[in-house]
This record gives sequence, C-alpha cells and structure tokens, in this order.
Amino acid sequence: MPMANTTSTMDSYEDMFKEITRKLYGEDGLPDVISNEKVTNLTNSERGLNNIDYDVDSNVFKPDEHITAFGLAALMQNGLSSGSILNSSFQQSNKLSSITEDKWITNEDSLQWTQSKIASYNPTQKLFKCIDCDCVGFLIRVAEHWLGTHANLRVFQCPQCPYASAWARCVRMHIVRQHNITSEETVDNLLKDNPVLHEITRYLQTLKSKYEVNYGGKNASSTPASSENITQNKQDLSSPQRNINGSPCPTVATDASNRNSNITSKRYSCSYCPYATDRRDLFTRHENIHREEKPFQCYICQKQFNRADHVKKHFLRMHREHPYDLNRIRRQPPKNASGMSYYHKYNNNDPTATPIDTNVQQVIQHQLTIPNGFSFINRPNQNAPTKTTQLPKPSVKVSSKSNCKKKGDKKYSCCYCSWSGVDNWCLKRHLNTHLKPFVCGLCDYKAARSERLATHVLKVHNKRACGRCLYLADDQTQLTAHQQEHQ
DNA sequence: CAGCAGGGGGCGC
DNA sequence: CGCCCCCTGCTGA
Repeated sequence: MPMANTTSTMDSYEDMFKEITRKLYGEDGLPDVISNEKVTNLTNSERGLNNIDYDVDSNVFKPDEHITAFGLAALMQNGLSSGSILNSSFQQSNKLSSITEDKWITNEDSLQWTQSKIASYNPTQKLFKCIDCDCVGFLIRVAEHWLGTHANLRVFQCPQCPYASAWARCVRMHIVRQHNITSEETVDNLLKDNPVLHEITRYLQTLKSKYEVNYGGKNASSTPASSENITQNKQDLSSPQRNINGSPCPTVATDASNRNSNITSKRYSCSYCPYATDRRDLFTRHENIHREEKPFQCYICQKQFNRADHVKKHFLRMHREHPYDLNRIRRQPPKNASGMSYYHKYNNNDPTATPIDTNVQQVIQHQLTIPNGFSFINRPNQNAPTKTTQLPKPSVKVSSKSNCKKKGDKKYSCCYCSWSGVDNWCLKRHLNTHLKPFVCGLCDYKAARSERLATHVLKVHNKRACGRCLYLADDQTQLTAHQQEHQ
C-alpha cells in the first residue's frame, strides 16, 4: 500500500529526530502523537513521557518548565535557525543585562482549548518565550514550536493522503518526496492556512496588541491609553481579521496608541520578523518574502523573482538587447493550485469563507476523536472559484537615468584620488577604501567593508563581529542573540 | 578592490 | 506599481 509506505517513510523522519534527541539528552525520544483513547490507557512511562504529566480531563500535556529534548527536536523539525528561536538561558549567559531586566508578560486567560497560555511576551525585545520550555523567538516561530512540541496534535495534514504530523517540516518533506509536489503554494499552505496554528498566533498577537494598546510600545509614555480607547481596542482584538496568507493580522494600532508610540509602534507589524510599517501596501509586499513565492519570471533566462520591478531591473541589466515586455513576466499559476492566490482568497471578502474558530474547533475535535491520529484539515478547496490575475498594462517606460547609466559611464569621481565609478554607491564604497571606517576592536586592523572586518576577526581573533556595532561574539549563537538586540 | 547582480525598504504617483 | 536607494554576496583582476 503506498499509503503505508508513505507513513512509514515519514515516521522515519520523526524517528531520526527522536534518535538525535535521545543521543543528546538520553531521554526516550519524542512523544508519539496518539489518540485520546490511547492516551487514557497508557502510563507515562509507556508513552516515554517521564517528565510530562498528562491531564486526561483537559486533554493537555503539562511538560516541566525547563527546556526539553522535545523542544530541541521541534526546533530541528521546524527548521528553526538559532537566530529564530533560542533558549532564554543562552541570552542570559551573554550578559545582556537589558534582557535579564526585562519583563515577560502573559495573557490573563489561557487559550481555551489548550488550557495553556502558550508563551509570554517581552515588549522591549518584541520576542515571545514558550510558557512550557522557555524557548524564545518571534511570534510565529514560538507558535510553531509550541504547537509541535507541547500541543501533541498532528495538525499539519498532507493534502494528498491521510498522513499528518505535529511538525510542518515533516509534512513538507512528505509532500515533496512522496507525492513529488514541489508547488510552493501547496507546501506554503501547510503553515499559512492552518487554523490551529492561526488560532495560536492570533492568541499571541492579542497578547502583544494588549500591551501596545495599554502602553503604546516600549517608547511610549508610561501613561496608559484612556479607558475608552482600551475598550475600543479590545473590541477590535476580539474580531481579528485574516490577512493575505491566513496568518494573524498585523497589529493595528489605534490613534491613541499611535500618539503614544512614536517609533516602534507601526500600524502593521510582521509576525515573522521585526519589520513594521504604517503602509499596508508595503506590509503586503513584505509578507511575500516569507511566503517565498516568486510569481514573476524573466522570459529570457527564466530566472524567477518575487517582485516585478526586480524582473525589470534584472532585464535591463542582463538582457538590454531584448525589448522589455511587462506583460510577459508573470508566471503561470501552479496546475494543482486552486487557481486563486492567497492574496485574492483573503482579499475578496469571500462570504463563503469559514470562520477560523469553527475550523479550529473542528480540527481539535477531529484530532482527539480519530483513533489513528489522522486528520483531514488544510485540504485545498477544490471548488474554490478561479480568478485570473491580470496585471495592468502600462506603457513600457525605461527611465532616462537607467538609459544613461551604462557600463563605462563613470561620472562619479573620488575626491581623494583619480578613481571614478558608475554610480553613487560604488563611489561610497570606494571612499571607504580611504576612510576604512570598520576598525577591529582587538588590534589596529582597519577595513573598508564590514564583511572584511568580520573575516579578519574570525580568522585572526576567532570572534564573530557584529556588522552594526563593535560587538564581538564568541560564537554564532551569541552573535545571533546580539543581533536580535539591533532588530 | 571594484564590478556586478540580487534583494529589500521608502516614497511618490 | 515603478523608481530609487541601500546593502550584501559573489567574482575576477
């Protein structure tokens, strides 16, 4: 049976992570995801959950507060880089006093179906910390981590077969390897359109928004917003909207919070990284980075891009001899896609869209009642209406500056020497060869470019230099933690 | 070290 | 949506 092979193969992925975990921590591997009935009939030792209590009444696991091997395995399973999610103890060991002094706040109420508060939030760092194992990261990363590590639900479902896993990465590998589906949209849907993950991220977004509503962010005045505004904002939070990819909506600051926060409280903030902006169009464009879709393509060399203007820039650089046609750069949508992009799916006010809470309820109910742990969520809507995306057809226009900026046209001259370059940034970088602004803090070495200083301190001093300041880290983990400070 | 290409953000229309 | 600016990584001299 292909299905049996599929499940077996994917289980081997999970076994691999279990083995890594076992070697690292000597524990008995990752807890298997089992049905409610099985859980009821098994002891902790049988489940390999010696450090996790299971509350049969509430259907939740209650791990110890220290970071567990399960958490580590989840990080690996979800492909989280060290910069994305960290054990808080790492940061504390870095002597980052500002971190140790910061407060971590939690929601007053638990997420209803989990009876957990999922994570605490640090307004200064704008980071979340898993309530169960102290792993730290951005909102979406901690949400994925908690779901994969502590929820014990196989919420990520293969759209082609009954295979499901608690970790999106396992299903991603499954889809690619077992079904030979490389459609970015299909793979992307696993994470972006998962109602359970969405519920968790929305819960954490609410925590973040509550702080910004009440105190207007870290740079805000200490005076809370008026009670009237708080009430209004709570109403807003109670009915969040979905954004283009099904992930929680960006934080929408009110006028009151905008008045109180001047720098960090942008109207739209990304759940995946520290980016924030007041313009919705910029936020939408930014989100495409995380979706990893490249809907545009050079029709000469077939290279793919995520933005149309990048195609044009590429074209004018590489294929100047060919006429540029804007209408030919959009790629055809994947054949197995519904024909409707996420953008249109969530921006056409589709009245048939199922409310997210209902989806979550169905998923949880399904997960807890189906004995084999399979679920059938997240299937693409086969009946979704198709909608052809047509770009407008503006006249092809090549800027005069682009035309005059040809190879060999060096009109940017250095004031210190006879050098001349083709553009301003080239001149700027050349000037650094005279000024050498990047100074090593451990010797007299000076460099014209930051990466050269980084190479120097790594090879000579075995340190890792921050590109934005003079900080020198002992290892990559320490550097990553430091760089989050800049963010 | 400079040339070059790719990628991301800000801004104006 | 398109343009501009900036930054970064790669490459060859």
